[in-house]
Amino acid sequence: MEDWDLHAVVRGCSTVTSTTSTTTATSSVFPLHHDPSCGFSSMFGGEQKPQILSLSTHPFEAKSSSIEELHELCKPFFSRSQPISLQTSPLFSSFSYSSASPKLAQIQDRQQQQQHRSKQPHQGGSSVTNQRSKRRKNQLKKVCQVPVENLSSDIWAWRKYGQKPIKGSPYPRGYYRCSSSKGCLARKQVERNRSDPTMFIVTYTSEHNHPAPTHKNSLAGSTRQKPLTPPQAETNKEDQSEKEDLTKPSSPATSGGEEEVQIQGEKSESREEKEDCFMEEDEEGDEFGSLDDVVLTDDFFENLDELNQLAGGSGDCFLDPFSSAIAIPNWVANSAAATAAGGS
DNA sequence: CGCGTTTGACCTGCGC
DNA sequence: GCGCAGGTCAAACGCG
Repeated sequence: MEDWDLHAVVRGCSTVTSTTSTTTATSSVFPLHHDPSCGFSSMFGGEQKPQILSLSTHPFEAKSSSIEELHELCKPFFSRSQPISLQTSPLFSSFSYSSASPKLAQIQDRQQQQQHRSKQPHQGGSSVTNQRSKRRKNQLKKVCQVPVENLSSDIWAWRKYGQKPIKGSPYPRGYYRCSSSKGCLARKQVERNRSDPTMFIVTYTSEHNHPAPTHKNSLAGSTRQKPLTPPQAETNKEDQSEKEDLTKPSSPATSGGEEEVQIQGEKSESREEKEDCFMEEDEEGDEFGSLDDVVLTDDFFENLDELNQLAGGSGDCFLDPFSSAIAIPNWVANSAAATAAGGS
């Protein structure tokens, strides 16, 4: 198994360049700074023009409030009914998600075709079969580029149910499902970005059907430190060394959330990710609201990178204020490490 | 005991 | 139709 460690994953998103090609062809990753979901419904709501995130250079000046701000920003993702008004940042205005290039358009076309082709009624129950039939193409996904510190922002409780080595990628992909509530179909996949090992690609699928926990669990048995026995992937020895620093185990979001009553039902429902997130595949608009298909290519990320530099000199300008405000909890590190480390 | 991770096997979508 | 690869299941096991 590979062993990547979250410690290594902490830098900004500005370095994001390539991507997720490993995910389904329709996957796309949007390095949005600070606002993850935010844009989803509004930015890609189809009819709307990309609205921009009002992310000032230091959107999270008040550290204590940064989380909440994110919270707010993410809200739209979970509660589609709530429109958000965002302001555009140079970063965003720089790209148009719909058909920036023939290439993209092409891909989009393809996606649409696939969607039409595979449109099918799978619904109703949450039976395993249905879930399965839902896989792949038709699955609504939201892909995010997340640096470690933001992985911690995921307040949901996730339980790992699998891990697979991904072809072409030195890093395995971890599969998590929401454990906060039985019956919750929310899932997420965590994979390290091949081109930018400092970033994790988190893919969310399905939506939580319950309010977010306000507190993370203190797991019962949770993560055990791996016995280091498996030959670590030759790919990340350095990571391994870093891994030793990660003491506490835990899951990506093991949380417990029930002690504290839901203070804000809807509100709490959104902090899931605070980093670059995007939805993809709109087939099941019902789940997340309708979005246009979005496809980004490596070119896009490269451009982003450039823009990033132009905009602020360094991509960190967006991230830093935030990252510095959040201490990376051990559980985050460990979870990621676990996922990453995994590796068959 | 409950809940988490690990991991191999199995299932299924998708491309050829 | 076949084979590959991704996604999920479930048994085994660890931890508090």
